Amino acid sequence: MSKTTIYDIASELNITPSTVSRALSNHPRISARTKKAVREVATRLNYRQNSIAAALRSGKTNMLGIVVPTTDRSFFSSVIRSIEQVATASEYNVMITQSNDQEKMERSNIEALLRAQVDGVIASISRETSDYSHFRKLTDNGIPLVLFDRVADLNHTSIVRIDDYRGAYEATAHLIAQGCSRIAHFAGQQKLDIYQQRFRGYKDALQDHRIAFDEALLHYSNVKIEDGRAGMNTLLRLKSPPDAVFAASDYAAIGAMQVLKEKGKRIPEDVALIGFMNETFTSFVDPGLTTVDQLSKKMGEIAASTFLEQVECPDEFVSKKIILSPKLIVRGSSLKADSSSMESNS
Amino acid sequence: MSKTTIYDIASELNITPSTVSRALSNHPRISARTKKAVREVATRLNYRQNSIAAALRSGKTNMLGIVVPTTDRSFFSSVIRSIEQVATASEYNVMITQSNDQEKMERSNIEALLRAQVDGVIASISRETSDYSHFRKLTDNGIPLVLFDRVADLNHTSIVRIDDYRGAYEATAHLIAQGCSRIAHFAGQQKLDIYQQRFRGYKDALQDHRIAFDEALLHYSNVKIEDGRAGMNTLLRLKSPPDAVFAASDYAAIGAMQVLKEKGKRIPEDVALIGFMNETFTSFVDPGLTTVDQLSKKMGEIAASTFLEQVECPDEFVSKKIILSPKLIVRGSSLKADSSSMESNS
DNA sequence: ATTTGATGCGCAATCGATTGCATTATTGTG
DNA sequence: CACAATAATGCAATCGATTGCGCATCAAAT
Repeated sequence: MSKTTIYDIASELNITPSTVSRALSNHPRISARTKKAVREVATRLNYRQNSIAAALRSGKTNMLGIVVPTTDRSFFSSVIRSIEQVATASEYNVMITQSNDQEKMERSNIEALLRAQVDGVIASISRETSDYSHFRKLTDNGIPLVLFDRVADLNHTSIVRIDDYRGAYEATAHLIAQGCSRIAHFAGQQKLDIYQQRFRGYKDALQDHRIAFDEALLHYSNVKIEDGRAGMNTLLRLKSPPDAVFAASDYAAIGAMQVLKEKGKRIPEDVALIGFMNETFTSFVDPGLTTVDQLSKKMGEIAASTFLEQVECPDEFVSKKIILSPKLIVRGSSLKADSSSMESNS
Repeated sequence: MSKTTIYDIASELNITPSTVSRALSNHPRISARTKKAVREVATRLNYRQNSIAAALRSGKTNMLGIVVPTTDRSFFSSVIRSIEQVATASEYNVMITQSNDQEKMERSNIEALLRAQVDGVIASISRETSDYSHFRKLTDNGIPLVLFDRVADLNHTSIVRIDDYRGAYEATAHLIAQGCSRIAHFAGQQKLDIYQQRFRGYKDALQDHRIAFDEALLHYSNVKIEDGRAGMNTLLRLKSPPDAVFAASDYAAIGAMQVLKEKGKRIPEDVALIGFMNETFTSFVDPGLTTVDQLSKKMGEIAASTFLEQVECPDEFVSKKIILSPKLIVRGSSLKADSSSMESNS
């Protein structure tokens, strides 16, 4: 029992394949009667469109490629989920690939998507990437490209991200409001724009509150758990250690939390802690980790609909740059005045 | 500048497209000289195979579909990563979809993969699924299907999973060895085989060590955090509460851990705790959560290579059922005799 | 010198749907 | 009733690569 094609339907009804094709795609020039008949035979014969043939002829695959560093962060998987929702609502299928934060894999992922002839790509750039030629290959071939969160300023590309500066500023200001004055910062690699912004937000918040910036309280790293541990250990050895740490990533913050607990420090009384990303686990460590939520859901929706707009009218391209305002999620790790328990999840 | 095709290469060299096609696919009947020439022109003209056309003609898309409940558990994303590795090594691209543990989405995912005409599917069944007809649709169409972890006994299907029974048995035995005697169990939905097995393993371990099974210490749920919290709260209200909990999922275990901390209980002295899955966060909560590792990497490798074997010889199908032995990862939440620190990661 | 076999390549059909243009059916209008 | 206008369908090329079969060439073997 080989697959049924439009030819089978056509011969069954004594009409031509063209008519069947048009009937199935709801062409206005086909009579309602024929359409009905075709649809009936189609279901009866269990017809399923050969999207490959359609893609070959029409040049559209109805596939949307996604490239993310990894899927096992709730941020990324949540973005993906919401992209999927919007995309499938418009008959697009989604092809997900992971770069594992390696430029080489990112490259081969893009190659794969190019081979698969996706109609567009939504990506968040790998931590390692310094050469963007593979992304250009997409736009050069007229494939819409939307970057989110980890973005770069490329031609013919749209962007959606959060205001990292503001997120960092608010986090730092919150710590200050809690009475902290020696606030350390675990900064990410400054070649990534998001980490630069977070650093700036931190610095400006200090300045605006007349707190001197202290170089000794600053630690650059990959902001993974180990880095947070190392950073915290270093900080605790200072003659005047910090009374708060704002980490550019939840992972670094968790590393710091581990060390603090091991050393018998109280959180937030001795050292308050804030992360960034709102990873799932931040809500169930003890104490809950205050963090900055990145609006993954909205980000995915916007990225997907931006893509859709761009495929709709490929002729008139408009590069969108959308910046969302992040949301501070206050939990136990930073809340000293425990009178008001203002935990708030979205 | 439209895409270059084999026709362009052919006319450049005054040969036919067939020869070009054969040269590029390294056909033995093409001379080394022609192959070289073709390859050179191909790179010069920046030729990229139109895989859609190839797929249409050959009936092979070189795409492998994946269906998982969610990608944001480290178990699943790790399995995916290792599937990707094996698959791409054999020139296969991977298309990932998430069911969000909903039967309906699982169905539409399979439909999408069917439309995309993937050459095979590797899946882990959704928690909700009770009707497997969509999976049958695959095998009916001759598409190899490999199930992992959350499996079902379908025709013409291969399976790779861990020995959940043994994992549970060892976890329980470990608790007993640590001196626990009132061991509670948070069981998952018994319609899922893995949770049945884990329950059996728990029960048998008790029996083998002459500990009476106490119905009051058993809690069925979806083994999410809330369930763990609820279960632990109930247990603590018993007149003789448990001195250990073995949860069928890390999430339920974390919920229990939260409640224990809130009530001022010491872990593991008052209540020891073991989870299942070896989620990333289990290693950085405090104390570290003892858990059962599911060998995600190996599972992915086996699933992928099983798929590869089946596409190689579609004629002679052999249904493989592979069962791996899980590994108990002992951490602070269950280690009472803190003399030997036997943390072991893979 | 002829046969045999291997080697290298071309011809043309094919995969299944799409689509511009041509053609036929249908309806309405004067 | 004729003729235009419109609606509905058919024709045939096309997307780009693959592949079975056939033909030619050439070296080795008889």
